[in-house]
Amino acid sequence: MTIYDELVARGLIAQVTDEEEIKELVNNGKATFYIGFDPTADSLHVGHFMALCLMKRLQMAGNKPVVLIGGGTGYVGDPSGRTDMRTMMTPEIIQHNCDCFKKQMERFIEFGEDKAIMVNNADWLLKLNYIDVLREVGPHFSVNNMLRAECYKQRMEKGLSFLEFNYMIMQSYDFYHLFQHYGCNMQFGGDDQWSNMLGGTELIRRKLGKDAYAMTITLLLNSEGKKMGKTANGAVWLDPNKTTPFEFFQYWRNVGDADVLKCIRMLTFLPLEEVEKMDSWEGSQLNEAKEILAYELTALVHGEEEAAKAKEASHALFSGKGGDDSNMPTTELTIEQLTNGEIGILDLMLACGLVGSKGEARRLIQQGGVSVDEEKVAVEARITEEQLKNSIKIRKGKKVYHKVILK
RNA sequence: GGAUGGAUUCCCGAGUGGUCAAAGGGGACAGACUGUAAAUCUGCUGCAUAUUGCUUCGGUGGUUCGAAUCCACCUCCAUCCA
Repeated sequence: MTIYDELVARGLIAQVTDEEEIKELVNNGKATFYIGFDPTADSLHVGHFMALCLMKRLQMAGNKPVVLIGGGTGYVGDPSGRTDMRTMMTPEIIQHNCDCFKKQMERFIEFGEDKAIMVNNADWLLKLNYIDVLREVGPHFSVNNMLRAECYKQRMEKGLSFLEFNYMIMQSYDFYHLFQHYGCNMQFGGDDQWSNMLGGTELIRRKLGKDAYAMTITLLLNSEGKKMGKTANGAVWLDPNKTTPFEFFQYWRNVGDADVLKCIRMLTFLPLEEVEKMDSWEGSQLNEAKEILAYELTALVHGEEEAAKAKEASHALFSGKGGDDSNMPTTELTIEQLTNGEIGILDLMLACGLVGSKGEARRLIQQGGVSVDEEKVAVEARITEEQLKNSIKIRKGKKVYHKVILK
């Protein structure tokens, strides 16, 4: 099976500019392709991860990846698909985020001579001269066309600033630059990037009379059409300090039935034949598929060891009683936090960060959502010094466990 | 620059002097049911020293016994005109 066919089979490809050409390039390892990552946060998330995996797949097929860090475009902010303007980031934050991205990426992609390279568009974008750029690329963009672009649709209603409007031009300029300086003939990106990417191929064609190609990756949506990789508290991060391996594992462990196979296909490196077998799984067997998904992904992101730990912790909590609690999030209390050798359950939960306020804790308890060592507690419950010395396990709802111990 | 409309809690959105911590919906969270899924039903959703008190309706001042609501100025946004 060719790499292109595999990508199709995995459902990773959303749109392509010229399928035949792209097949030819990619299958024969003749593509030098780039994917841009704007430093909008200090950690990569699942969406980035998909892109990085795609890079890896293509790299394994002999193509050369270029990682573009958007140190320059970060100054502008991509309006694609957004309903509101991004907050402007300071140069310090942009730099910091770039550094964080770099570190994380090095875990997934091999960089070096004849391997992948990493570039930062700050290196060329920041020193551009406004008038020069206008004259150089300005004539090749039709405002009429840009305004029709799908990615601005929402913003045409809510308002779009000139700053953001320029994002497409910046990104197009990147492609043009990389094409000239790195022989980069292809660009990949999220499906929301389609218009921006076309801007680049168009610019290259008009300026240089050459062909460049673009391909978008299917956005990972769940069966309800919402973007996956998001929780109530924001994205599912790849940084273990922002989303612990256990949380990461649990996120995938808990995906809906309808989404498991899609996720396995798109995100893991499991051979397609194996995935096909799982396709017929139903009911509780599908539950196993979720664990496979969770394990595979955690292993890819955090390593086998962390994945095994997360899996164990998950088993301990959900299948048996008690069990191994060594990987559970833990809060260490000091004796000063107790009054007369004990502490109220409300204060305790607040101290552990399990709730945002005592009111919330009270509500939760009244609804029967909190237990200590598997015993439901009452609002007035107090935990004694003795209990804390041996460590106690607080359970909030069905899935949130927390260990507390006295230092 | 001019005219008009607007900014309300996590989001959408009602509220135009007291009965407002603020309708309704969504989301989130919890309970029941389950498979750590989905669907469904129920509860719940500012903070606290909790039959009460405090903070919150873009910002700052003002009027008033009392302001999300009235007035002034400011900031931001949309639409139309330039």
